[in-house]
Amino acid sequence: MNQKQLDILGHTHQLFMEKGYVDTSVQDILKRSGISKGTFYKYFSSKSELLLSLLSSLQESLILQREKVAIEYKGDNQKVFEEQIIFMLSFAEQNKIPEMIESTLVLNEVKTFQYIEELKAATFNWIYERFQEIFPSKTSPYLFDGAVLLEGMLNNIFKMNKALNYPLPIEQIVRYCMKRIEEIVIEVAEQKEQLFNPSVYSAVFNEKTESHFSTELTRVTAKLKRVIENKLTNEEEQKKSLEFVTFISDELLQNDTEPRTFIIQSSLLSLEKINTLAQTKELEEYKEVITILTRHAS
Amino acid sequence: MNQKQLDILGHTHQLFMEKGYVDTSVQDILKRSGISKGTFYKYFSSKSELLLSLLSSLQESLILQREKVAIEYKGDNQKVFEEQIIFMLSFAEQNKIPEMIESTLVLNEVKTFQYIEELKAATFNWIYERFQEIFPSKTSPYLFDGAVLLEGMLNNIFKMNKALNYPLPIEQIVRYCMKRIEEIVIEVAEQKEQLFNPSVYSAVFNEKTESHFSTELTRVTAKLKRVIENKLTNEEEQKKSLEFVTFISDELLQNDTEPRTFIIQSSLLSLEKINTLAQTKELEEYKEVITILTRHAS
DNA sequence: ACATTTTTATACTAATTGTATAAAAATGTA
DNA sequence: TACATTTTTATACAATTAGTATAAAAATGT
Repeated sequence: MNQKQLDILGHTHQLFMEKGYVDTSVQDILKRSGISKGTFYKYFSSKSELLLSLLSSLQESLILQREKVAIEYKGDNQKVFEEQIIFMLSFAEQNKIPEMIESTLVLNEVKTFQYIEELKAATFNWIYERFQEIFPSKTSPYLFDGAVLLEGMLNNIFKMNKALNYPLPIEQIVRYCMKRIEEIVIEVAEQKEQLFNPSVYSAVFNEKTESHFSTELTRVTAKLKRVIENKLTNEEEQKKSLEFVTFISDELLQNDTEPRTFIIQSSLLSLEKINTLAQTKELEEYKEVITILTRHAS
Repeated sequence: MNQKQLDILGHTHQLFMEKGYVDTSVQDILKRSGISKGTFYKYFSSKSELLLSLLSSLQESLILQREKVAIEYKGDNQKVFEEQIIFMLSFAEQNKIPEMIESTLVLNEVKTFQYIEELKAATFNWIYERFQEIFPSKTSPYLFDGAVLLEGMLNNIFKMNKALNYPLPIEQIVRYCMKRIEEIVIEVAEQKEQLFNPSVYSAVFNEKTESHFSTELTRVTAKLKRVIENKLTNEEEQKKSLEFVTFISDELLQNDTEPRTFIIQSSLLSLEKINTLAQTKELEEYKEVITILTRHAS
């Protein structure tokens, strides 16, 4: 993400918040950003990629700030958690994240839906993990259910609060819900009443995490390929690079055998030796994703 | 709704369930229904009207069958309620109602959003009313909160259940949630912990109900007008009918003074005296909406 | 001063919704 | 049956919009 891209992203965020994704034409974005069509399509391959980039950057910022909250509000872990939830809800509302996410439905692309699912799963997973830190270990088998319930309660109370023109402050909602969840968790632990079996979940979730990085992989691969095709004038080098990139993708995405991580690593090194690619952000991003994927596989 | 319209609606429902609203072009609908463009636009003014008609007819069918459930499962009122909820959830899932509703986001029309909000509000309101029948009157001030929580819990558990490939049967989910809600309602009633003040809500909801029928009004008015313009060949009669219809709309939609219900009723009678209109479904539908609106106003 | 990259301006393609219209088919009626 | 009316079809067309292509202009680097 260079400055120009961030700039476009900023203007687009404005426009999307004002009129929504559907009613914002690419033309509008060009006008607002003061650029021409050519420039736009140089930095973003499509209007939908732009939306995903936007969501991605918002998510990044949300996670960063959420961890900051944990550092600043030192004290009772549950209190910290509440503060974090409050922050997340405020952030989502201010940046109209729910609306942005709804917009992605227009795209009707399976990959996009997966990515959104993964964003949501990440949030849920975070809550679930935090629950395990906060609540006594006795209740552990019921915390998955608890996390599902908390999310549901918060979502629906928020919708109602919005429909009623915000009579309740976020803080009150969060505290109310946490109390209810505490009571529920204690009760169901006593009654041994379990809804979801967390072990089933963890299988699915890990699969999800992988598929998250799979879509990440296709994203960064596409970007890198574009760089290769545009910047590498030497035909020999271009061919070579593309061969490496294609190999790595194939290796990681096939499901039959384990990916051969050493060959992948050496391919990465070879890619880094190509001067024109060496310091591009695209390659850096690419390396990150590959690293995570291979670490996961090993 | 004549047979032809119902036929188109059926084929469209199929297509929307298969590929979604966005990816179904009008061309697809024509092909599947075996009709031409002209015919389509004779019966539906636009693709989006079609979607709304579909949702509307699904909602109608849902309400009808939900009341049937209440008649069939005579017994403990709470048990009946659970059965009704189970039916509603199954029905919604089978007919992909959530997906249809999500589709309406594409349209980006304020009126459509309002209509969807009203559909949701109607469901919520029904739950709230049923709660007042089921739970002891002591708990009454906390049942609004309870209804919000139940909806939220069910929604989120359903999403998770879907994501995990349906490990839980609907019945179990509903029973689990109702138990939790019971416990919560008792607890918050004891602690006198209220979130939403139901009186604030009733104001907003009544407003909503009105606006619901306002949009209904514009819908049936448009339909009736089309009939008048197409079927009434006598120019004099046509002019007269349109005058009545326009008058009634104006009278009901203006906010300054109370609508003059007697004049409206007599206009309705005059409309009924026009032979060509007398037994049309459009006029019947129109009368229904007008009746509700004037009853409300008086 | 020259080469390279970025940016602009603009024309064009393709998809899609909705309108218009004349011809053909179906239906109703004397 | 013959004629009139309504419904339906087929097709051309307008308007909007995403995305491509390209040549000229501007900015940047060496």
